[in-house]
Amino acid sequence: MIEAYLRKLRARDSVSAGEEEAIRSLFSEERDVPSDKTVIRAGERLNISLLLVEGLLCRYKDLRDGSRQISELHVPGDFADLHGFTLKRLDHSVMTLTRCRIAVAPHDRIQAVTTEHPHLARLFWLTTNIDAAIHREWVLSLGRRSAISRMAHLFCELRERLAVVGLADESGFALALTQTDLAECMGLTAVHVNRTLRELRERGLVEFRSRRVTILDLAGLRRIAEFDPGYLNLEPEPR
Amino acid sequence: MIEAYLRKLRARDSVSAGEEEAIRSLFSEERDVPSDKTVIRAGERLNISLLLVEGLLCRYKDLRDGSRQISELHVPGDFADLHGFTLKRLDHSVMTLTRCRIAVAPHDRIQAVTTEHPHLARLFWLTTNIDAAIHREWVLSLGRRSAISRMAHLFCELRERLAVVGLADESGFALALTQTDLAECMGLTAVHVNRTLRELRERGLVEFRSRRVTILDLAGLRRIAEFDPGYLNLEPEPR
DNA sequence: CCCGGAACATAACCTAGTTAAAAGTAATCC
DNA sequence: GGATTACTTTTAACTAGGTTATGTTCCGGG
Repeated sequence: MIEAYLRKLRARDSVSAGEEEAIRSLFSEERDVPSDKTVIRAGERLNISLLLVEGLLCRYKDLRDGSRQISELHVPGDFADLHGFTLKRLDHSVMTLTRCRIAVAPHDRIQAVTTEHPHLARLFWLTTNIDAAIHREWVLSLGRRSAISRMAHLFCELRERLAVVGLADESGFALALTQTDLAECMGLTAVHVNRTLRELRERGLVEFRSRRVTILDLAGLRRIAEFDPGYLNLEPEPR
Repeated sequence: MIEAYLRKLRARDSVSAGEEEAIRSLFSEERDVPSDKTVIRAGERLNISLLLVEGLLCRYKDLRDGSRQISELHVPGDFADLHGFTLKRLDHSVMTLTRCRIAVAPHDRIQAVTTEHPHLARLFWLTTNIDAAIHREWVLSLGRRSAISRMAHLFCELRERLAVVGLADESGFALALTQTDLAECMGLTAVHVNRTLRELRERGLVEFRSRRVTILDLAGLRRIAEFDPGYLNLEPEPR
């Protein structure tokens, strides 16, 4: 069930039938993983990469004092660590935030597919570059946006990325995160996340309750977030 | 003069004589650019990528209120926008922070070289993945580190990256940045950068004066930064 | 040698977000 | 159906870093 991944790739560039076949051949197995399990530990040597099929994953780093920063959230159809194919050791860990279904791509298969299909190699490269663009947007959020604008921006980003794989629409999306998880994404405390969510609700922009984000005013939300979806690269370019 | 770039690549993986020749053939010209000029504007269509030969460049984004966030600093030997080869439009701008010498690599040449040398293609991919790792470290800094630890971490990172190309040693390095530039890197105000620099100086860790970073206590600096150079991928891995 | 402009420095005050503690809600399990 | 556990909400005191303002130092140009 890697349909979400194909959908995501095709939102960026065309994928031929032969290439689709090659992509399907990347995966050796699928695994189910319970919530809150670290599936990749920073620094360990890798010979596989993981595609998220169902659930939510995150990349994170911890500091000595126990505080944690999430650097990216992954939605179905995302490769959580395709960059591990070239890096071989990650600078961050990857954990499940919900129960997850994960497809495993051994590096030797990625090696074979990218050698035989240079166009796919470029497309894979592109997707890791989009991850970097997401990181840059988070750098901007953490460095310069206020808590409310930061939170609004995250909801806009997730809505857009989930919509590509059919998991969100104008009205909202399911999001099985705790307020603590959100705090670890946004460089805030859970307490302040709670206050910020209240303010977003009271301003009639968005509601986050019982694992669902309900968008009340998408235009208003984008306005206070200064959200420009360009960085997600969702309009295919001639390449 | 792309020797710095070759040095940087060879710090990560071996580069054959033929590959070196191919890399040299990437560049069509060199340009001198004065300080404080935006050389690439977010959103414009690209058909070249820029390698920094001399000087300092940064990637940045602005918000409507005029505040600016730098997402990465570039030192000699860095490609400022190799990711533009796959993205074709950048989500950020790139500007000079000092007078710079820049080498121009047209995308059609990158296309030709990566097609003929799949190993170089993987190496280029790797370098953009290291940029992403640097972004993640900044996300951690901005989200969770205190101002002093954040600043210490930046100095550690720059020292390491400049050392690879022979521009820094244990004792320090030249850094022609203003305190305002530093503030735009660190998500702080220039005033607080000034306070933080004073504290680093008073604690006997680093001194930043007249465009030079003098390291007084590297071990102490790394300690308060919780600096682990692993993310810069400076120990070649079998690939 | 003085002027103008940029960068650096420092002080006084302000605020967004933190910390800590306690209580409320809601699923889940035996 | 009551206990357990996880998550959310609220409050109040506190602090890191922001804001504003004023001075100083440095440097190149006329």
